[in-house]
Amino acid sequence: MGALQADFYARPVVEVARELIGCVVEHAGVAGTIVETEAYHESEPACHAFVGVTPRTKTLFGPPGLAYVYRSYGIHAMLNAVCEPEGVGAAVLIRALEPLEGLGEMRLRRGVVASREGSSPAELCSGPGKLAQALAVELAHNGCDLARGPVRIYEGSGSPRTVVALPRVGISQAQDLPWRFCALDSAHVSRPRPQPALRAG
DNA sequence: CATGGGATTGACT
DNA sequence: GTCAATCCCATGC
Repeated sequence: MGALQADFYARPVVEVARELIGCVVEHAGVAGTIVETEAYHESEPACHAFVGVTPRTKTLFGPPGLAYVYRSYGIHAMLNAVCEPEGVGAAVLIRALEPLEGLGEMRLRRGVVASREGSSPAELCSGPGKLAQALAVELAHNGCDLARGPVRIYEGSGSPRTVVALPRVGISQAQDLPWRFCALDSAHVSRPRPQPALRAG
């Protein structure tokens, strides 16, 4: 299993968002499998790149395969993977992970204690702010190469997942686009969760 | 230079 | 269900 290279990201952002489900993010001694993503593209107003190139959005227009990290609500860091050819502003927001390695370290960084509420693997990385904190991803990682690190993304090694497309979360514009992707069977995604599979009979 | 608005989360009614 | 925390940056004077 190897790190995903620039050609993987240099494609339509919605396609990359769907295919990142099942891949693995690793940083600072901890790792997790991606179970939820959202796509953002300069052509729609929910994307930071909609306003064009500014100091903030410069990374989004850069070469594919870079990390775009920004601060949300003054508190949380958000980890994105820059997509599409250089010059096109687009990225995939990593929204939830299934923890693989370094659970104890994740709990320390999240400030939750093992065997207490909020410390279960399903809650450690179930949201973009949470996973950035658990992985110790900071604004300083903005622009880092996801193939070379320190923050890296690897191709998935597990069995393929059933992926569902849903409207994106927490935005006030372009709410109709079904550009949020979740692993259907995962208990590790953020809210609102996909409808549980309906059972026939 | 002042202002306003978030790609969120956790605590509380 | 409601609400505040808190900081970066786009925008407008």
